Amino acid sequence: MEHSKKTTIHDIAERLNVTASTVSRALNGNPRISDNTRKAVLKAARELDYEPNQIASALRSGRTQLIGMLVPTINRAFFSSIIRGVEEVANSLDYRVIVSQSNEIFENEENAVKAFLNARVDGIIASIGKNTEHFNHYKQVLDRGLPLVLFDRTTPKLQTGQVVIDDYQGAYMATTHLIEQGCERIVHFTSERKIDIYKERYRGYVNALQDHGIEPNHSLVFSGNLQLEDGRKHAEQLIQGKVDFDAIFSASDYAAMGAMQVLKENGLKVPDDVALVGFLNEPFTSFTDPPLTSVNQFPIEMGQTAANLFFNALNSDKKKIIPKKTVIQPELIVRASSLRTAP
Amino acid sequence: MEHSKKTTIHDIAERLNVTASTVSRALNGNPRISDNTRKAVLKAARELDYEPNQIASALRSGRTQLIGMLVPTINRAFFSSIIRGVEEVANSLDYRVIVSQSNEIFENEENAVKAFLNARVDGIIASIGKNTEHFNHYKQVLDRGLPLVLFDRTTPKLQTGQVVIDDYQGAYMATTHLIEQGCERIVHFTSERKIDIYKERYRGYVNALQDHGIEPNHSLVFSGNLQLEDGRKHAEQLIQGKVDFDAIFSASDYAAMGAMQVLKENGLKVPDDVALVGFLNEPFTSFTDPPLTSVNQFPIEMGQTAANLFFNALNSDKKKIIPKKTVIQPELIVRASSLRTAP
DNA sequence: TTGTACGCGTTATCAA
DNA sequence: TTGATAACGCGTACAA
Repeated sequence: MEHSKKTTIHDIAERLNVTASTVSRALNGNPRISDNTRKAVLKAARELDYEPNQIASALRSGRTQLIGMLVPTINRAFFSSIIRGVEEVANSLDYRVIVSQSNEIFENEENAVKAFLNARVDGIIASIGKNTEHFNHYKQVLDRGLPLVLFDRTTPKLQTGQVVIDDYQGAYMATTHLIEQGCERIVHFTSERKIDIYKERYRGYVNALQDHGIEPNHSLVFSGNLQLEDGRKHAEQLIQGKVDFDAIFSASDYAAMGAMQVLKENGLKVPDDVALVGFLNEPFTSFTDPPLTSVNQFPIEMGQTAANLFFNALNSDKKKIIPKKTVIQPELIVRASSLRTAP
Repeated sequence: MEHSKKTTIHDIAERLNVTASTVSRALNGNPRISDNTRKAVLKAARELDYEPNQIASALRSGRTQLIGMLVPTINRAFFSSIIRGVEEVANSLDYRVIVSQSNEIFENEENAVKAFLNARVDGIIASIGKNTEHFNHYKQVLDRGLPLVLFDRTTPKLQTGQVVIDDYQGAYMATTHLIEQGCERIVHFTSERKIDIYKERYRGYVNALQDHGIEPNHSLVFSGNLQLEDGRKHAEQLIQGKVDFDAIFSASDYAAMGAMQVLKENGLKVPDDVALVGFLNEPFTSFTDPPLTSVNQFPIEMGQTAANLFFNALNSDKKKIIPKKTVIQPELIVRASSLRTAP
């Protein structure tokens, strides 16, 4: 069977003895049209199985109904959840999402943005790569008057919409929680990279200590890549160095997990000997033994927020976009790894 | 600053005193053009900062360089990894991926496919929803001569490219492994749903038992939703019913995890009292205590394979697409939950 | 090797 | 309220 030629607005126009412009107006809800013709057009469209050609529409109108979305890694729970949030909002507004990943490589990031522009997306939602220091590709987006929303990994160098969580607050809550559990010598795992989010978590840790009358101790702060192996290494150093500590607040669940393994291997009880708190609320945190207390970043909500900022920008007068920064409040999810039995 | 009008092939043509068609040919690697003009065009294009308008190109050529990708849930490790695999291959061939999720709702699935068609994607890669029983929306895709590749959740009712893993083989390996560890009364957790993949895993379990001279015992098979809670329930039944068993092979890591929790709560040792094997190789499996043996489905490779099938179909003579089914061999990843110390 | 001419399907502008 | 016409930017017969 030959697949029949797709029907266009001209086919509908011909059948109704009107012109294509009339059909177009009827289909787009243009008010300057009579009720009768509108109904006739819609009926004919249904009967002829008409499907609008968005490409033609995009060429003419300049709007593709596409959002370019760039993440470092698609298959990480945090990012895929953000994509999910964006997709939900976008779909409900009849927009589609194109995803690309940078794998933290600057060149990929540049190329992805360029590809998005070639595809004539209506705007971009992105998290910038760890190694990104130049922002010309993003500036091009803004120069073209397209909405750009950054999430999680942002930069003050771009005047545009941003969505982040309050890392300071998350760390402050985590540290305070440990103090309230009776911990006094609290270790912190942080990152070597001078990224804002880790600096903020460190600041939250320090301030929580000070606010509770505990003097921060530099020898309790460990810097690394925050992966599982780093957590293991730090914990081994703590044990071998016979450091006196009763809790660990790690800026990443992975490093916390590594520490938990080493602690248990050395016969230390979590949480009674060492209480443990991570950050990210990765899905695995509820499956560890004991389950790991962590800081929830609400990634789906973060994606929804980013999408909302995006559409606000899209619908506002282009010359009056006020770069808006939305800060999401994190939540401490207390699990057994930090809950001490009352003394 | 006004953002300057985007340059088109006409701008390049004007500058070089040639026509737009010449420029188009030069840009597209058409051989019917002199070396000199080609170089001149490329040079001018660079100088004028020319960026091709893919929308115009798509309207004219009928190819959008877009793939529609439909998954049940974006933020699950298995699916996001598949998206990653598809994205990698697609990007390398200058294609982009539009993602949508069905959330296992049939209507969403239909709408997503329709939206993809309206966006004039060059084809679709999809995993069908659990509750999908009609396939007209997919048939439309095929009727239009567009490539369609199904992965993981497929159906014999559609004559098109498919990528699945060998569920039978995965289950067979898992069960055999448990037998080799000395287990003889092996419980199986399966799904109530009559989906092929669970039937295959059940078949692999049964055949492995029989091939090793163990008679399958119906009272050791538990059917549910394979979520964590189901695993807990099954394990509680096993213990309360004083069932004699020494291993569990679960068709899902989540149910295996639930069972592990209950076993430990009841003082049973994993793996020495009960050896445990899951299925999916979810990221959390390496973080449980003990780490959970599981069956790896190679999701990234699955995505790459799906993308390769897609591009093969795209580039082949449309009338001669041979519906090809690719079966990926899974891998048993042995971790401590099933490794018994030698007796 | 290059130019001419047209069309892809839609929307915007202007006129009626 | 509707029609006629052009244009969005590109690719491709066909002719030269």
